[in-house]
Amino acid sequence: MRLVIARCTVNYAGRLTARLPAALRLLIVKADGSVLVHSDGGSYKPLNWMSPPCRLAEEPGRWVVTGKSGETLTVHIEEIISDTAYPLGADPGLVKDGVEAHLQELLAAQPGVLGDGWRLIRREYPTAIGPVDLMCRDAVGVSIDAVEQLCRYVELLNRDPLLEPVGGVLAAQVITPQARTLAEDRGLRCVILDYDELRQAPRNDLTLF
Amino acid sequence: MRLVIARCTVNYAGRLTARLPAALRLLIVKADGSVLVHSDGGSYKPLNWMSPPCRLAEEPGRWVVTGKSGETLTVHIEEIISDTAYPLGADPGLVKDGVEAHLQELLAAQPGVLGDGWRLIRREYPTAIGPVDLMCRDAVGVSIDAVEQLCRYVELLNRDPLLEPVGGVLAAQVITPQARTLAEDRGLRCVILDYDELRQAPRNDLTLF
DNA sequence: TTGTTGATTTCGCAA
DNA sequence: TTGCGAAGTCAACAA
Repeated sequence: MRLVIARCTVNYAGRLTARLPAALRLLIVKADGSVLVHSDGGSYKPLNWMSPPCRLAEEPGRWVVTGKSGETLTVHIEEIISDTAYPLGADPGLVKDGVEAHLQELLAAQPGVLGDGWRLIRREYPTAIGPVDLMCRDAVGVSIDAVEQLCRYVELLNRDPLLEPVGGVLAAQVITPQARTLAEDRGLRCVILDYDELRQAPRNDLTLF
Repeated sequence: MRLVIARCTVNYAGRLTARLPAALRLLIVKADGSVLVHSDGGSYKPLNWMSPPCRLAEEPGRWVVTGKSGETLTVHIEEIISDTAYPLGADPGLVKDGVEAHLQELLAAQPGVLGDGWRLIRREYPTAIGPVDLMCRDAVGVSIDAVEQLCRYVELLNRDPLLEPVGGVLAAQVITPQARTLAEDRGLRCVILDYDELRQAPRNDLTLF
């Protein structure tokens, strides 16, 4: 990992074009050749960057980074304040817990929270529109689009006389008011999930299978 | 901007929890207090981070960064390889060109590409569902959700006897086959846009107004 | 390889 | 301030 503090201007030409006027910035060159241009504020997102795979051609006072599909990041370096490099080695990587996949797993083990007497019928149910789990669908954040999606699936399943009547339940930690309004207007039921409750509850439902 | 190269472990607790095993990494502390943990590869996204506004409490061998809504990023520092700081000052910021707003502007000036005799009626048309421009809608990438959205608006407008009959046209540079199938099934017309053509064409349509 | 969806999304605009 | 849609989205996962 190479760290350069420099006064520079930056040009990007790819799907869009972007320019950065001259200023003091941090330039990061990673081991895979990717380049990041950071300012002293904003979010974790760089002002400009080039993702790997890419190639860095270094000339005096100018870096030209070329990406896989021809995008170019050009850094004009006016003054170098600092230029250091450290070998960091490979990173063991991040371990996450508590994302939607995990929530769905917990919900599949405890379908009772969706309503009294509710059970898990099928987790991956293929349909003509796309492969989904219909009987126990969940989402971390439910928007108006989620309502449309659920509505499509319910409608499709009701065309099958062997399954009909099928109802839809929107189960999520957060449901926007707009989504709730639209959902209830279309006959879908809304259930707010408590992630901590799901996690702490004993998985009695598993013994039913 | 403070740059620290250190062997560290990192824990994040917020909407999710995440852990990083011990490894050599770059820690960035920006002027606004935000913290970024970068490895020597991957994308421009840090392995872990804390967005501003936040507060950094530094103890020997341990950083605790607390976010606005109580999330915490804890960095256990086992060994410091380097620790430097540079004042960079404010950044003039990025100038972009060629994104969707630009495309919509071009399309508004040349509604004829949507079909013969087509005109721009209204650009920002408020509806009960939300504020949208209905008569000349465009999108850079059209997915199945865009079809649903357009369908909602067309349906809503047709309830108004003063406007009815209203038809929908899906105009975009890219329309996925799934979206096209669904759109045509619902009576929506699909038009593929050529960005370069729109940009280069003389804006004759403007003289019509 | 391609397509679809989630994200500690982030970011920008508009009401 | 809040809400909504785009993003050089990226990244994980399934077909």
